[in-house]
Amino acid sequence: MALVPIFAQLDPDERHEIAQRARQKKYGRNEQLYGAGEKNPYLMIVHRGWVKIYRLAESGREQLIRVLGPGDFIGEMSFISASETDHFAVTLEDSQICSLHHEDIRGFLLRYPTIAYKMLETVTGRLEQTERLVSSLTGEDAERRIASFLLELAARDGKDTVELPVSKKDLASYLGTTPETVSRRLTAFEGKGWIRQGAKGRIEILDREAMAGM
Amino acid sequence: MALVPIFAQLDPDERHEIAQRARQKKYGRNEQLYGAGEKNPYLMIVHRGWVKIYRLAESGREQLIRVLGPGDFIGEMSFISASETDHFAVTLEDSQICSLHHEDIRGFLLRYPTIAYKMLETVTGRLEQTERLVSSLTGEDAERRIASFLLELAARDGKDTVELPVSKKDLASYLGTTPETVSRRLTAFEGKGWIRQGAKGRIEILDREAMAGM
DNA sequence: CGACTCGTTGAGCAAGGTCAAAGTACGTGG
DNA sequence: CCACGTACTTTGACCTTGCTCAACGAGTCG
Repeated sequence: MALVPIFAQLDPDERHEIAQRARQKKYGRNEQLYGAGEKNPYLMIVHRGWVKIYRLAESGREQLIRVLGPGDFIGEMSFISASETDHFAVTLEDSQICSLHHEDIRGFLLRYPTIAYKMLETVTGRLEQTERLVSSLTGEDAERRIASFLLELAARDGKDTVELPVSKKDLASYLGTTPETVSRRLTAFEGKGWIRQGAKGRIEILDREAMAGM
Repeated sequence: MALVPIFAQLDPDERHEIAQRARQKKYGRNEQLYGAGEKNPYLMIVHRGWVKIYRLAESGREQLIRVLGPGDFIGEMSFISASETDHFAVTLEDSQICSLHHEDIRGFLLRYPTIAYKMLETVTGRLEQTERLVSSLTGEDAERRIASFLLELAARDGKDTVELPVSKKDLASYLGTTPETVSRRLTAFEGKGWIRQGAKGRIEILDREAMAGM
């Protein structure tokens, strides 16, 4: 509980109060938390595991929106608009999720401003990231988007070997392209000696400079 | 002041306190509020007029991010990250802008939870809209994006004649396409009898059904 | 062990980006 | 108030990116 960023600055008593209204639940791999068309009147916080959020286009195409890790939350949309969601939340691994009903959260937000402040920080950061994605979708070609994604992932983890958080199929949808193109570009990068592909979505970046400056 | 949504629920005394720390300024048309590389430690609220927010790609391409009208605000990014902005804010018309320094805003946010709550609502809504834009950029072709944009604009204003808030050049960058394509598609729509184009970016929608169902 | 999903590679094609040029609206300064 | 210059818009022609369809191989779950 103390590890959840939005509650980090509360004192133990206050955290206890919130914990009492929270509902913990364990999920298996590939289990759906909620789907489009349902109402999800809960703020859901990931304690353990990974959850992917995606939308389904009419064409049936899966559009990956975001991947949640420990400490991340989802469901802040609906306690604003209170309408049905238009996306899906599915676990990627065995996960543990903590849910708070909107009624409760609203009260906590008004009572403990640090929570609202932290949530505002998080949502703002998410907005910034999404706006950067928009920029790259409109301004860069597929090759550069893929390269940028790898570099960003490597920079965030501070490592040269990155592990794709999702399948290449999902990654392709996130980057606004197709699995075929992702596969082709990565093979091309490998041919130029920029990266080396391992098993299980593991990619070692050999030449940052070249990739960044292409 | 009472018209600014994020301060709407405060009582007059509280609003007065905030107004005392605010700085009003008038801007002419096409005047820059701030640019990329600068720090903008202010929450800027539009009182009157219109402001466009855009990013400049290395190619020199202008990427329109958002248009602010009365009651909208910008600058919530930097009081989180406190780093330099990577975008530009320029007035489209004569405008009146109210600025609050981040130091002050932070205090107000923690003191008056309704402000934080309202801002969270706004930013969440903005995030939702941006995520929908991402979906349309990755899932729909240029023609449908343009049609959807017109329909959405018409739906929001509840009118059949919409007025483009920005130039077609800027609109093209927002929709992830080029001015040429926007021009061509609109001409095609006109040819099919779906719309009629007037002067000054005025467009009359003649056949919603056909456009929505294409 | 079999069925299914995911990943890779190939070939063809179309959407739309690019370049070019002409026309139009608009703001500015004389 | 008019004339000029600048930026935006439109139209045309061409060409590239990357999407689509298809087939095959590989890994994975039940």
